[in-house]
Amino acid sequence: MTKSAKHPTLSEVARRAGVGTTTVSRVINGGRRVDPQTLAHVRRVIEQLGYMPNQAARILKGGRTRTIGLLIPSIADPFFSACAEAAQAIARANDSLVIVTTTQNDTSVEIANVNVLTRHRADGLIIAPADSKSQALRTLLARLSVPVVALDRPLSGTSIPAVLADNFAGARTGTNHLIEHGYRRILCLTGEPTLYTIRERIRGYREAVKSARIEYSVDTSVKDHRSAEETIERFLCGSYPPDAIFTLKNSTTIYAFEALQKFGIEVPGSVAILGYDDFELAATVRPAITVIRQPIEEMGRVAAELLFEQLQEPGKTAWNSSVDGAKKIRLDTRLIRRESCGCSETIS
Amino acid sequence: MTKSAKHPTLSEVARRAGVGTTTVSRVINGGRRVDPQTLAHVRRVIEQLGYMPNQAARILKGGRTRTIGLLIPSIADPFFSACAEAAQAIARANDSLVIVTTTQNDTSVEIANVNVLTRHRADGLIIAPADSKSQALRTLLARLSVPVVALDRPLSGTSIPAVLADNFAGARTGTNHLIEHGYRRILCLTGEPTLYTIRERIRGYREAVKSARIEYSVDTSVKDHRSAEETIERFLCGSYPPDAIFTLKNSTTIYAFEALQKFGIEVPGSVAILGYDDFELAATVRPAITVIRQPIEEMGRVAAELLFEQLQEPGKTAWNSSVDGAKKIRLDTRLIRRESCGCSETIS
DNA sequence: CTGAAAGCGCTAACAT
DNA sequence: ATGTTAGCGCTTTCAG
Repeated sequence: MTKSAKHPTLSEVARRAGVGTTTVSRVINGGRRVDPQTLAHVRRVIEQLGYMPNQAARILKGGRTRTIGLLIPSIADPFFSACAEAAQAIARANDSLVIVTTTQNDTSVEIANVNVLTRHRADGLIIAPADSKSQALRTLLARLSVPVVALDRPLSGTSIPAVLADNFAGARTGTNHLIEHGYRRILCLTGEPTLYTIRERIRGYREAVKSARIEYSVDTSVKDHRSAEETIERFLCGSYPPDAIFTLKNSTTIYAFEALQKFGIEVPGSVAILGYDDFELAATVRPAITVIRQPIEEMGRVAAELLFEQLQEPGKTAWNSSVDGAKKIRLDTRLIRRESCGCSETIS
Repeated sequence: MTKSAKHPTLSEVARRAGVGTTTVSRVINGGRRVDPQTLAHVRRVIEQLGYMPNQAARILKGGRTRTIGLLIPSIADPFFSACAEAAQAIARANDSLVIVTTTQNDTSVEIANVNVLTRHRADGLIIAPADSKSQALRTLLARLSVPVVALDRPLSGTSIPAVLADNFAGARTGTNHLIEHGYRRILCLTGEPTLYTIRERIRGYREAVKSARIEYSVDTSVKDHRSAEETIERFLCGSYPPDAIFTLKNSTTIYAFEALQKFGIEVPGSVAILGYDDFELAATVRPAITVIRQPIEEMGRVAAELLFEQLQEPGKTAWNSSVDGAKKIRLDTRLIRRESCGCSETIS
């Protein structure tokens, strides 16, 4: 095993092959304008040496790095990992590598990651910002010389295009569905109320409830099983117990569902439940949970497409200097009727 | 907005600051051996110019790239995304970036990805090989000059260390649990029988069943809901219907559970079910599903730790030239008793 | 069709 | 404490 030395270089290949470096360079870049004889010979030497061009040296020459950065809260979150997978597929089609970094929804980690990716000279960035309004992040991004696309959450007050789900309309649709079923005391449950998406969903819920002129309450303190149980118990024992629960995010839906199950409350008989965001086993639990489904893969795909589009036509950075004049692509959500809202029994 | 030009370089900073390049280099590398005055000044210029060192140039100088590559089948698979998250945490602690690439369990994609990562001069690789025996992959990896760690699946016949779950013991434990409950006709269901992990689990199941001197059958054709339904129906209508089902992977567990639910078969009354690999809602569905849980995060963490260990002490590549003499870390699985095997009713 | 040579941005001797 | 300088491995004019 003599192979474990360092990496062979292009000039080593050239020397061994008895040709100039230019020729080798041409060979590894497609082999055009090279005599078939030489081509074959050089290729053989490359193979034999196990030569791999050093990406760093190429990058240094100033070209594209064929690398894009993806900044998401967590890679273990099904929503974002699905987005990431979709974005990766587009990147691969564009012959690019994706570097995924996770931010834990922490703006300072986010900024650190943007810096790392900038040092690596990523050609562009796709980011799901923890805080749509972070001044630090916005100014950092503004100074960047590469295109950026916001995913799932916009970057307000910037010219950065965003690919979003229509959280407002989705939540309104969900709430209205519950209202159409006849529920009048719809409790809205969630956690992480600082996130853009959650705020939009709350807005949608409020709008629907207001239009129907019914009472409402929102509780944004659900973080885990315990807080879900406590909150639900409190409301259920209150003077105006809910007849339905609208949960604004995946984990909350699950916590609430389990709490209801634990308390032995009939769903949807005593209390109905409808969740924002679909998840794998929503159709498998009993009762199956009705949800608002987001076009997750499409979001990742569209964001990546948008980025590569900008990479293609440089300078065409749609510069609407007006605040929030940036392009916003809002994708539609869909109501998936299952059993937890009463559909299989009443409406069908 | 004059900022959107190219990236400012170190020598530009030096010129603007009226100092030499060495000084700037020292500043961006910690600022030791630099006069506090100059330090502050240079820092100001850097800030003002929005200067970011070009990683490529540093790499070119030959040092570590502080980048490791992770090759997994899919980023959307909860098992691997959890591993990835854990590995990332370790990488961050070692001040390194992780580049995650997905292989779709396709050896040729895998090889392409190894090449990409080699061109990027990743300091090391963590790989969950699609095929533990792929000759092409093994020779490619053998020529590499960087440390490699196998994750979840070993690379047989190499000196590459592997971090695995004890699939054999886990499956045996699961099967034995079913046997202890009194089940005697335990059907083993799975898909992807070519994977190392699945083969090991089948081995574990066979061993348990053989020791108990009972009949058994394994069906490895479950790919989706439909095939699960067909297979289960076929066995159920057969002359020797199973009284329990042991599923060897997550998706199979879910497909089988849903099929049973759809057919209206009482679980565990008529047929018990036990799954290999835990999943988020296994405790939420009714009945809650008993599973063999793998130490997922630990696997990702240990694999990354092992890699950085090798990175620390170069050359110490535990070179047991004997075939399969490589270090193998086998982590224990755990039986999580829930209801689908009859535990809450019989054993508790 | 092929080669020589000039950098790309940075680091690390070696001076001063 | 700080500047000068020589490459790192590659691409790319510009000449043969």
